[in-house]
Amino acid sequence: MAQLRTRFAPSPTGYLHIGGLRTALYSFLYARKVGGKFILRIEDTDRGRYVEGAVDIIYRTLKDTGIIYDEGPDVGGDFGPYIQSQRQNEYLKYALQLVESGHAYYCFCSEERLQSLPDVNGARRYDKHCLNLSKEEIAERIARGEKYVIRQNMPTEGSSTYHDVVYGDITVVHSELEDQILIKSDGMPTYNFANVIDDHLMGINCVMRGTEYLSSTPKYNLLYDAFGWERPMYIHMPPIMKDAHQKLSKRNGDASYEDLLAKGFLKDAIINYIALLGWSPKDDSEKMSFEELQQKFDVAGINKSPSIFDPVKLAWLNSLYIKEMPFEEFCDYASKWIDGTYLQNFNKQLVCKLIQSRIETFAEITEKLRFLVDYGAFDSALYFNKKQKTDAEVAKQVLPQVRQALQGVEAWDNASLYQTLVDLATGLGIKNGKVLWPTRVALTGLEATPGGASEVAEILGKEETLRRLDCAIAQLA
RNA sequence: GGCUCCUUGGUCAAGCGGUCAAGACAUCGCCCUUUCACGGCGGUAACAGGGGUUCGAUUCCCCUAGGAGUCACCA
Repeated sequence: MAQLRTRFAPSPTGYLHIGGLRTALYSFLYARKVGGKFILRIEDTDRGRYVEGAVDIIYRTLKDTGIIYDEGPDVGGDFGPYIQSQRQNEYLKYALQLVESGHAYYCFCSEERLQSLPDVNGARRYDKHCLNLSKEEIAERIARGEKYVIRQNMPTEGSSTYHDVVYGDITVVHSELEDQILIKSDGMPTYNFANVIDDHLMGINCVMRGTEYLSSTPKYNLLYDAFGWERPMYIHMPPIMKDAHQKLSKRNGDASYEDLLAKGFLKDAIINYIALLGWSPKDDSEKMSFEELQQKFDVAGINKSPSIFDPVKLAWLNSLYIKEMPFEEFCDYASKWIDGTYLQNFNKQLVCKLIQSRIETFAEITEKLRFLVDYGAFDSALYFNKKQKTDAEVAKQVLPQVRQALQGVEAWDNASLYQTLVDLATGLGIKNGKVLWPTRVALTGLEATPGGASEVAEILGKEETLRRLDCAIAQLA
């Protein structure tokens, strides 16, 4: 087979959703794997749905994620233009060629007539009413300025089969196929037509897309056949679901790639996770870098059934990526969630050190550290801890001593503070926990916090630490 | 409703005639531990149902049920 050429052909109608991103990812990975080319083409034949800026989001998202295309609107290539609306002159020519060969025909039917066709369970089938119009009548009606479309003339008998790499052989009987519109009355091609023409003209020999096209593919094949063109190889991919019944979609308010970033998920984790939705490598790896993905990806591992997007597992993967980030890089990235919030008044290094190993997404930073600014009366029952053998009574004894000991600490850092507290416990002849637990509770008013007593004290600072101890002691009196 | 496709634990997902049916997330328990988190160990949990084919079916075939997609001058 010639060099593989595959493409990602989104329509610019808004954010790039997760399903689309995965399609792009798989296409890119597959092209890389077999040394082929990956092409980006913008399908904007529907002027009504065009969204300003959507094309830029597509460019940006693909670049950001490293899904680089060899040819595309903004990078050029030998098969341009790569934006369908700029190729308008091509389509009609080909449609006319089909009319000439009898594979397509002019149709002047009004919307009213179409509406009057029998409705079978919500579906109307065009009745080939205009199939046999004479050349003269057609010419005359066009001259008269009547609106028309060009429809594909489907065979009424027989059936055809094609092979899909993931779903196997798919057979449909021709009588099930409707005479779909190729050229709309505004002169623009429908997606169904443009897609085939462009794929052929761009030398695309491998088509990867969602299963929503599985059942319309026979129509495209008939088009390829009518032109005498070679049919491409097909790889349809199962959908990514929000739950058992609904697809993940922007329309349902589900997270787009950009939303996930905003929620504190890392690019690498997102890509890694969606690669795993509908595909798995032979060796069962789960956490894979972009490079590993390129090495391991194989269309043979693509599943047939839909998979549900699980934000919990994404979060787990995300936490893995967060933990392995070099500290400096983590601080830098985390700044976006720290600057401008109450946390900006604290030592950023300490905040980051405290939180890096304890979050799954960046958005959790401000939630988990809220106690740094929220402190007030709390239930003294929190002093009770079975394992450390402490309770409010113990706290009452220990806290004043803690306060006194900490008051004397000069070097206010975790190591010194910890040592001071441990020494205190030793001096009192009690277990470390009996000092540490009450102290942490006194400083935070919480049952659980990121960091222990000394870390919390360090970040709080001496003044605030002593103040909180005073509050806690007073509260116990 | 017609057509096409799909169906392994709560979720992702191995398996491609013979397995005590992997692994991961989640969950539960234990250990580690200055609480939490991390980490370690262990547990609970699945072949939609019914017929065949076969010495033997999660794997092959049929039916039923459930689900998805599609049936646009949207892509």
